[in-house]
Amino acid sequence: MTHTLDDNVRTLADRVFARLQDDIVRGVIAPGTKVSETDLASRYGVSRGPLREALRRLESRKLLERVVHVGTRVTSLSFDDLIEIYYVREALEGMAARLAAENMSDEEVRGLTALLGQHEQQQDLREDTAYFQREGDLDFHYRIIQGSHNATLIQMLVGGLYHLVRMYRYQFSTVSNRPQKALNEHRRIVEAIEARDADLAELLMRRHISRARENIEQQAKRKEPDAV
Amino acid sequence: MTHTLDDNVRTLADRVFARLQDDIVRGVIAPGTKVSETDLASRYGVSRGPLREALRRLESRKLLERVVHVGTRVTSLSFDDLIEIYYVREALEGMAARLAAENMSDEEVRGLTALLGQHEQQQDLREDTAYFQREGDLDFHYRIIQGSHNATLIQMLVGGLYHLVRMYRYQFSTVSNRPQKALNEHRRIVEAIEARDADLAELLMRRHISRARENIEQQAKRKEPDAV
DNA sequence: TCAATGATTATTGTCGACAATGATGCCAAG
DNA sequence: CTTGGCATCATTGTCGACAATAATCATTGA
Repeated sequence: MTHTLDDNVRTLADRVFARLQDDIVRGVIAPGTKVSETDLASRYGVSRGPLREALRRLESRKLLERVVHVGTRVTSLSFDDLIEIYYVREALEGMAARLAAENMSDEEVRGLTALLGQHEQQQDLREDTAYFQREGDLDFHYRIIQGSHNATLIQMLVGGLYHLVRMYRYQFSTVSNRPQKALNEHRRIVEAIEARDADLAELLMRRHISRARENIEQQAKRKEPDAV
Repeated sequence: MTHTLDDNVRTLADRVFARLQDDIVRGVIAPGTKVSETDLASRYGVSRGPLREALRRLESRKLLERVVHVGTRVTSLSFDDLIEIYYVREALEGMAARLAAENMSDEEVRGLTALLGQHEQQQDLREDTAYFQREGDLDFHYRIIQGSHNATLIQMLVGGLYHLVRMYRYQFSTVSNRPQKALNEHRRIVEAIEARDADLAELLMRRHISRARENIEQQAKRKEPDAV
């Protein structure tokens, strides 16, 4: 799976945008780091002009925070931020599952079923494949989001929120501690989509994401039992 | 109600961004128009540098479309685009209503009730107050979105989608042809929020927006009865 | 007359330099 | 020793000029 930071992006600003986004999401540049324009410019071998345009685009994606005349720093997601994102994911991906059940082609449904089969097999082989499971989970969700055939929805999730989710996962090396349960939920979602049951697909997807959120909240409580 | 394109925004790029956004949303620059960087720069009395940054920000808000080395043009929303947006609104504002029912302060709820009262009075006085009704409807939805207390959700709706919705309304001088029904639906939503009934608030808001979408679809069919 | 090809031109992409602003550290006064 | 003000400095904001790309138009050949 090659990353999409190749040359299909034509302009310098586009390239440095893609590279910077990747470096931020993967944690190469740590969250909270204050980034200097001149430093980044020389680092990526580009002038400050294109670099600033890349910074603005990353800023509107909430990967960077800027204060005028002071500087730009990499976003550091708090737990509250992540919880907020999961509420939005619940709403948007619930709708995505509904639309996927209605709009996915039979071909796409077959592909989704096949992907799930792969995951279940992988799951049998190795119970704790952290990396695969992490990306595999995202693959599953990506597939359904694409299946909604709603470009606005796809843009908001894939182009917007998911970068933040991935950044958070890299930041804390987070991996689901309920892999088998999640996989079962995936299967039921796929079954609902196969049956073209839009209501059920949405319900199950919302429950799936809602449980993931509750799981995060639980972990947070466990780690900081007597926080204010 | 003074518009927020004043000097609380410090930098030139911010100012030209605000002014340009307003001009695009209000239709001062017609949708589909190809905009030249040099023209805009001289028009707003600014160099191309800050202007380009403003363009990039508007591009990521889907108000402009850019093709490298060719140019930038104002987004022209199709019916399909608008329908897509309404599905997303249904998901997000449904969640907003749910969270508002849970998180709004009593003070905020009172404010919402008062706003609804104003609208109903206005409605009694003049049945066809197009302008007020248009903005009044947005005020109502803004209030609930804010009441969710979810910054990510607020950003996506107010900072993102709503500009497109407003642009579309200006473009086609669209006004609801079911004002009384919409107002009744508003009242029921408020009642659900007052009762802190999150499930019902979400259900009613989704139904409200879903009906608005169906209304648009009906109008589209009526206008183009034998379109492909 | 039409089409293809080449030069022209307008527009966007990129760069380096200058201006403005906020932060840092020093010095002096209490 | 502490604190307030001032000067210096680094960083961001802005600008004008140059390079690169693609659309346009004219010219030439069939």
